[in-house]
Amino acid sequence: MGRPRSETRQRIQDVARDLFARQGVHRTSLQDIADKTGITKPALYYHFTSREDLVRSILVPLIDEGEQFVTEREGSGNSDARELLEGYFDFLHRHRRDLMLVLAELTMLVDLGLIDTVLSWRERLGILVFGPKPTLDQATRAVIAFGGLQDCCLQFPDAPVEELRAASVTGALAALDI
Amino acid sequence: MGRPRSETRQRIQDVARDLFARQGVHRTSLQDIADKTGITKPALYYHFTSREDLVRSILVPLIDEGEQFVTEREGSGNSDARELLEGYFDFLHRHRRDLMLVLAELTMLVDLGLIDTVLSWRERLGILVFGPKPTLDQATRAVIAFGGLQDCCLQFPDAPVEELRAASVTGALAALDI
DNA sequence: GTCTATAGATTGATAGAC
DNA sequence: GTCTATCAATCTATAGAC
Repeated sequence: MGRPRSETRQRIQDVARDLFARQGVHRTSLQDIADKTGITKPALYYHFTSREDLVRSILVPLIDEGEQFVTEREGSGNSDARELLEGYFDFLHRHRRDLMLVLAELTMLVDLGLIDTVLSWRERLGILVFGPKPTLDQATRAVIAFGGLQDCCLQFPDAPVEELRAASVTGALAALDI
Repeated sequence: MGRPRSETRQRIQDVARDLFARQGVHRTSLQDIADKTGITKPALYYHFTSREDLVRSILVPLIDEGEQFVTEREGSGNSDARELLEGYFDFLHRHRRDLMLVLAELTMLVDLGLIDTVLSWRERLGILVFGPKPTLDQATRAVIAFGGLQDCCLQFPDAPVEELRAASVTGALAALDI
């Protein structure tokens, strides 16, 4: 149809991002992406050499920007904590749609209700700590604390449990700030 | 072969858990599980009615125990924060293998190197804050803080960004405790 | 409880014309 | 750049014998 190359490519990416976020990457067939873009599968293969190539093209901005952020801060002598946290937050929030795409990838576990269940645990535990109507400030602290415990169990699976427990709980308690 | 029903069932679950954790749930075919268990696919279908049934049977202990933990605390008047955090940590750490299974489910993103990349960002950002050889105590605080920012972007995607930013950064800063 | 055999449906990917 | 047509592989699940 005479569209410039990049426009169809862009449209494919937009459709794919939407479908990936809604049903997970591996549940989304290239056929489905092609249909909703209004082209055929071989046309899609003209723009992307494989399924993984398409996924990568969508996530590369996030990866590149994150890498750049960290590398820049490593290069400058400055490592003010607040400035680091603010900058990292801005980066994450700018790419929050793609971060949610990561969550959506857990399709099988979504079907089991596991994701919603764990998210609701954090919310309910936050209510236990801050009462039935937590402010956004309190809700974020609860997410940081209880989510942080989970992250620590994932990031240090082989650390001595008593040591890890003490360190994680202390850190989470500081996040709650009560 | 005259084995009691529950033993084969258990062996299937063990094999499946291992394969799921190594290559993700959706990358693991029932054929593969059957082969490594030493039975055939139809035999597997005798014990589990579907793929999802098998996954659910593996994750149900985690879900049930978590639900029980939260519900019990909601029932008792006691909501001491430290006791809550310690109990929740114990629960998570007990099931850390299954939590890692959740991470492994992100197969496509693992292939892209996204998981390792993000985990390394947290580590490198922690080094920027605490220096090149952080203690476990400091490393956990960094994971809680930087991972917490990510969780907040995921859990409150539609909150007003400035408000969310201020709340998240403040909470993360408290977790760092510096 | 386990097997052989196979149905039935999808999917990623390619060949070749226009 | 896009299409038609199609291949080859893979997967879930079932039927029916033993």
